[in-house]
Amino acid sequence: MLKITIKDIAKLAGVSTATVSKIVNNKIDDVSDTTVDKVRKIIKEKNYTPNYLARSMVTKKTKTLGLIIPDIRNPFFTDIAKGAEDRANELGYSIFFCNSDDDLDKEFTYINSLIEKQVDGIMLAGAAKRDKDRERKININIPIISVDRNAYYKGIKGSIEIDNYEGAYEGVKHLISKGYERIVFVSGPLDTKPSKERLRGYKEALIDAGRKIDNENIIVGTYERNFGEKIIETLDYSLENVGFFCGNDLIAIGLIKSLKEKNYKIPEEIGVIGFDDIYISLLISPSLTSVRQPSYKMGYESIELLIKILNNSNEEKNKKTLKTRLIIRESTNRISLDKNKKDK
Amino acid sequence: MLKITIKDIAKLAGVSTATVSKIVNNKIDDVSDTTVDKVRKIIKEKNYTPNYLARSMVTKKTKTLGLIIPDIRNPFFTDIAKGAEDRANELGYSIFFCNSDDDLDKEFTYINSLIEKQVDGIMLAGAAKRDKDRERKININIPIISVDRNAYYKGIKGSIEIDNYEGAYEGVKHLISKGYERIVFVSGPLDTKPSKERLRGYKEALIDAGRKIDNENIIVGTYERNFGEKIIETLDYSLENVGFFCGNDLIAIGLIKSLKEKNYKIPEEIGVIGFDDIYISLLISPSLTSVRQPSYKMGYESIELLIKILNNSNEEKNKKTLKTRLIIRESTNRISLDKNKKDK
DNA sequence: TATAGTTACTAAAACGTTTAAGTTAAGTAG
DNA sequence: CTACTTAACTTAAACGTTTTAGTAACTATA
Repeated sequence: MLKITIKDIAKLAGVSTATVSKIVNNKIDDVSDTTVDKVRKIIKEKNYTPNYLARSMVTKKTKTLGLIIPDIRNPFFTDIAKGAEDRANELGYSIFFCNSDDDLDKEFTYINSLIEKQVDGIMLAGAAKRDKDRERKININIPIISVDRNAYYKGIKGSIEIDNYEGAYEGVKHLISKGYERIVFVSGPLDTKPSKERLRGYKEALIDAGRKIDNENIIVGTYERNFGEKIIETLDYSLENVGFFCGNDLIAIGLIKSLKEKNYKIPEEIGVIGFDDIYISLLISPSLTSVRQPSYKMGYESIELLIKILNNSNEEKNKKTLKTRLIIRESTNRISLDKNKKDK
Repeated sequence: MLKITIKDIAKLAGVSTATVSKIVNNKIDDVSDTTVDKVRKIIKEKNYTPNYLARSMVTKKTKTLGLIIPDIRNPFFTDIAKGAEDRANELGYSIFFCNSDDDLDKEFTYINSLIEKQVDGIMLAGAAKRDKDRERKININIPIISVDRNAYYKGIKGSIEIDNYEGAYEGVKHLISKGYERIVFVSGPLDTKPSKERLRGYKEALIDAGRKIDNENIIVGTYERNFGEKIIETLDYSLENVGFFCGNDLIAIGLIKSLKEKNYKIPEEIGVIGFDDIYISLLISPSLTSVRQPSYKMGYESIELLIKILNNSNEEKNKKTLKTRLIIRESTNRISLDKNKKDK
């Protein structure tokens, strides 16, 4: 029971494969109505669907994209993936899904395998640690859109980012306005551009509030919950009235967990704020104040942009920066001591 | 700058494409060592990689699988997906990723599109609501493995499930042993086999403990957090000493949230237990007692099985049932009143 | 009536591989 | 020396499409 091909249809209809092909692809200016009807009927009867492989061989388009994210278990990336998938689906594309585990080697391997499978383009949220030289050497002749994270491949044709600087600035400003004394930045790896930008926002907000920047208050680790849980053990100053600005929600959630175990009161004694606003942040207690990223939208727009580039409607603007929004919840929402106001 | 093909390599090496092909695929019994070396060198130099489309056309294998899950935002399915991806990757397969949003129509569409793209097989966690007749009509001539959820397509060649009956039985037994009086089952849609099995486990556990089954204590809804949040509004009996057995963790988390808002004490007054043991269950407070499913393993083994079937090493046993494990945490862990023991 | 234009097709090449079958030259056995 | 075997290749078809260039039969125009 072999699959039915265009030849079978052609034979049954008594026409050439060229004619059938035209009808299948709706290029029927050239075909009489009677023929169209006849062939369509047979196609339906026989349940014929064209073989995409064969089609792709000649058209050089697979209508297939690659999506690489670092961590499918982080809801932030899951949301990006969902946005990407939805838009791809709407536009008739399929997605090869790859999870790099934040490992650059694995990312390389996936990129190569995607190229072999002839994807039309790649959407990449890169692994945290980069290697400019190696990346630049890889010969990529299909378009890549980078999302969230930075990368240096030659093929990169555009990017979707968020305004990490602004997001961090707002967050830190909020902590200060709530009267927290010492503002600690618990950062993810500084190899990533988002982390760097957030650090910049953190510093600016402090300076603008007339505070000093103290390296003791900048802690660098990974974007994982584990890291958050371990932090307080490493601090040798009093946590009284400290405001923690965390690199992402997972870190913040880990931190809160360990703070609660030590019986600190949040937000009364300690304030915690995260980044991403994954949906878990709403569920933990105290619920987490967080800088919301439009993650779904980031995925959606990335695919949008990628496909625009594929159809080389030469986009003038291949870089897009989306806005964050501070979502205030319990973890910082103490009856405001409003130190800030008093100071003024 | 066109992509380099096998012909280019053949010409450069002064051999036929057949020879190059053999070397690429390591079928070199037939080729002299010198030729192998020479060709390999040129391949490396020119950075040649074979075109999978062309290869697939003749071999009729794409080394590509489809993965359909209902909800990428549910960590349970995310874990399944991760397990699937890891195993597929290990075995040299790529995965087309599809999210059905628990919508059967969307599932149909995806299946068709996967078939058009010539995937070798499909791994399916089906949408909750099924339609036997429609499913049976779809002409699928590639193998499908169903995981977790049931489905009725003709192509289904195996399944990976968990012992939902046993899991529910253990959970309910635990609630009873903790002395909760009224045991309420908050179920997901009863269209799914897992739900049905859990209901069976719930009933059996009650009967074995000498309790009566009361339909008032069986509430059916969806597998979403929203549903969990709304439940207590619908109940007209006292919640004092009630043990809730929830269809999944998301429901349980929603339920706990609303209970806390009404100032019920968990686990002192009310016990709550979930199903799946997604990692969030550890993070909320009180942390959630849950029936753990080996979700990663389910994905991993599904792909394992699917690929075995593809290589038709005619597996005698195409159905596998994995075990659950009850993880006891705060949400049921009250100083045991041990009613049970007293009764005896 | 001859010419040009239009309509509705078809023939065949091309895409980049794999593979069954064939070929050639050298080596070996009798 | 002949016949057979083996090693190391090559030839060419096949996979299922799309697409360019061509053709035949009409129709309209001058």
